[in-house]
Amino acid sequence: MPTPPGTDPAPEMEIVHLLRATAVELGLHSARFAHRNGMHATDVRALIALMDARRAGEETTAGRLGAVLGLNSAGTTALVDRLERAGHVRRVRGERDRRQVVIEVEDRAVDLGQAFFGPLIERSVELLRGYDERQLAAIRGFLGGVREAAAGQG
Amino acid sequence: MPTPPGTDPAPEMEIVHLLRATAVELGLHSARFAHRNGMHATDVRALIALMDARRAGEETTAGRLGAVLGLNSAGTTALVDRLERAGHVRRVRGERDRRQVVIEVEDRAVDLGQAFFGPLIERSVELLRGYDERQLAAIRGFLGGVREAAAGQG
DNA sequence: ATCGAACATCTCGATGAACGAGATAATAAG
DNA sequence: CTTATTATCTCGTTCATCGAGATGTTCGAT
Repeated sequence: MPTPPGTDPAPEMEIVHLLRATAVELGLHSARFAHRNGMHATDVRALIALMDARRAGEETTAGRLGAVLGLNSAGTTALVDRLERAGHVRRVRGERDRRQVVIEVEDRAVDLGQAFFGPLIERSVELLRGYDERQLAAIRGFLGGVREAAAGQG
Repeated sequence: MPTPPGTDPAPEMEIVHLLRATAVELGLHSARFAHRNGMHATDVRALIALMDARRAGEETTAGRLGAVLGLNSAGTTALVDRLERAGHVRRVRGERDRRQVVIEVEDRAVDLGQAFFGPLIERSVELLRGYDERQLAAIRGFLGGVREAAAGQG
């Protein structure tokens, strides 16, 4: 995201770059977690998606996981193989539809994620506690707006 | 980044998840740009790094680029090969030190990035213009704090 | 001057994530 | 019961990245 050429840099650009830098840094943080546990970026994304779904009380099948991550069936199988081999998830045949393979996260993986991402989350919450409601609304509004713009375009 | 188990979800968690979602969405936005132009995530990161450096008035050598992206020399060579083959950059032997290969971005690549990321940047600036100085300070403080925390830990 | 160590980049072969095509198995529709 | 559809897996290939080492360049010490 470079500065538009022929434009005097608006003071708001500083924050735009800061957001980008923060996004990159969060990505690197995940990458460190992945590397440290012998995983790849996709594996971490998969675990996060699985935990999100679990928190929402939803089962995740192999196919659904692959769709969320943008993998085809072959890639999804390989991914689940890796995660299962590493002991982070287990395959369970679907009860209702026995063609399905439901992916369940092992507690061990949840703890691992907690240990690594917990401090960052706590620090974030701590930062947010320092702002009043008007300021929190601005943060929410800006992040939500950018997310929407990024999702909508292209 | 799941909610800590055994903890009543703090209201701040909503914003933490929003930030994560935004970071993911920005990553996907880059991925769409990459895919649409027959590139990979690393290629886009490389172009962004190159343009950032150029805006800062710095030359980028092959080795420096690889170091920024966390690639070894073989990977860096392959990366620059891809970018050069696609016409996004050109190799120029270093003047001062002829062992070096300075990577220069082609104008074509800059325009391409402008066209794709420009609208998102403009929308972000537009959003920011809607906030007062206290609110902007909160956004800056939160993003900067999270970035620092993500960079520092691990 | 010249030799050798340090450096920047490239080449080669190997590893592994992800893909396309197609096989297998379970369910649903006619 | 047969056929179509869906869910997952297998096989062979592609391509980014890696480790090791080759090649060319600079610089300090002699």
